[in-house]
Amino acid sequence: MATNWREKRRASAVAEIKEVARELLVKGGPAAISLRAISREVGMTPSALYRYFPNLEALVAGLRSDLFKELGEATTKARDSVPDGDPLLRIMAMARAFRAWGLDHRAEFGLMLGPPPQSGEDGPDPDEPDYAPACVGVTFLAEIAELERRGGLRVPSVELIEGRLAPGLRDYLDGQEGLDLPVVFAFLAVWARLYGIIAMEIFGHMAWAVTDSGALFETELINFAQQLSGAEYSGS
Amino acid sequence: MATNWREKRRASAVAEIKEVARELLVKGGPAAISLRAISREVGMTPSALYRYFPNLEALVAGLRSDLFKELGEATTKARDSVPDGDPLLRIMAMARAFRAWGLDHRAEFGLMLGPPPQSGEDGPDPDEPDYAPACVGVTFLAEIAELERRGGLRVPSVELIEGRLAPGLRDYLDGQEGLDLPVVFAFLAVWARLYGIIAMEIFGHMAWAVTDSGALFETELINFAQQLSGAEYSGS
DNA sequence: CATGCAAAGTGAACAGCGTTCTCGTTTAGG
DNA sequence: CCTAAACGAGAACGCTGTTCACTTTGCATG
Repeated sequence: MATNWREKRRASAVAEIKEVARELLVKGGPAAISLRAISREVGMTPSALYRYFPNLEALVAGLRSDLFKELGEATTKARDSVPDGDPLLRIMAMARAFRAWGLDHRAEFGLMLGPPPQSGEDGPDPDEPDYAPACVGVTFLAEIAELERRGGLRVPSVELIEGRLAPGLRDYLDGQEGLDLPVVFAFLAVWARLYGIIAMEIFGHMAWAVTDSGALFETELINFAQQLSGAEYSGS
Repeated sequence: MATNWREKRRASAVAEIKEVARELLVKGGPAAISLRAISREVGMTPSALYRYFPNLEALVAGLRSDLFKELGEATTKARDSVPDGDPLLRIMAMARAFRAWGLDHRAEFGLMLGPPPQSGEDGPDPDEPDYAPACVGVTFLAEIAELERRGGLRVPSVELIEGRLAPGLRDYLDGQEGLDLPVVFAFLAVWARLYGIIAMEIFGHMAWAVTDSGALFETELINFAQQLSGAEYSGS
């Protein structure tokens, strides 16, 4: 009880540290996140930061987790802005929010969805329940499941994906309620496609071929909305 | 003439330096590429490396350029392994080679196609003729153009992309021979989609949802081959 | 109420980093 | 031959992450 104040103080210190780290990231790129620069900014000695994080990598990991949460909130907010009943429109709204957030936070996006620092090793354990990257993806997954529940999902050649793809899908997805194979496959396709066009634009790997990348995104968006549903879909 | 030997020596030194840098990258991740570690490995003092590169960033840029060339050779080799006459099969072979190279060289892939070090600024000038990332992409572009020339390209809703997307395409693509709007759009779609599924797998952002990512890739590959051509395509 | 314990913060130290400067040596060309 | 450029060594500066010993602060329990 009384120790509550101390815990609050600690929590606010942790929040301020990560906030400063984010500012440094935005201002100077990933290499600018330095323990000493953070300590200077928050008015502490470098060693004092070790009371809050075991090392710099853990600090960055904490920041990344926060960022995923922020991105997840942005997409779910976009989803809720569309009245329930049209999963396809919701998916498109979420996709637009995803891209918009990334464009507004390029450095953060690179930290979250770029290559891991050690390319050999994977990031955090995907099996823990609050695995951050999944939190954004499952929102799309849920909406695609809803789309299928309403009979609006066109499943691409089930006999083809059956058998080859089925064993590879993770167990907790197989055992989930309302998630059959076509839904998961459709989600993976949409998710990877979305990541591709957005990450490529944000990372600057598209600039050599296209200038108005917003128009390309919109075109691609309604393009795979058509593919997903099989319906003609020309609205914004 | 006589200075030829000196130039050769210099060129081999540059090559060895970049080779060592690559080994460090593979072994310890991008942060392991340090000027001092390279100097130790090649038996020079750190300052001596400045005779060959103005700074570390330029050294890495040179390495990245080499890597793009290597990737480009891998994809064109895969293309040439398929007998001329079937652009769709060639595209699929190139896509498989692209993914295979990336999986065999994860760290290099991250250096090449991850986020730029300074997220605000773009990388090298896209307008110079030997802009490396384009060298890989144009191979796909050329094959899609060939596919259209043979009448095998199904163009998705031209009236939709017309007008919105057309002004955004770069001038040198508009003025190119044999490249009309549908070809460029189809290329961009394929390119982004390919990048998405491959980068997502290599960066480890897919592991939480799928284990056998090879099966997913194959399924997606023939899936957008169908979409590209409109034909049924079930062969491997 | 007092004592003890844990958290919080300081400052010095170490090794490694990129970069710059000065200096000597080697080599190519007029 | 001799001058000038190329090459390399070595020291130095300021930056980095991390560790360690030490002091101060606040909380809870005997």
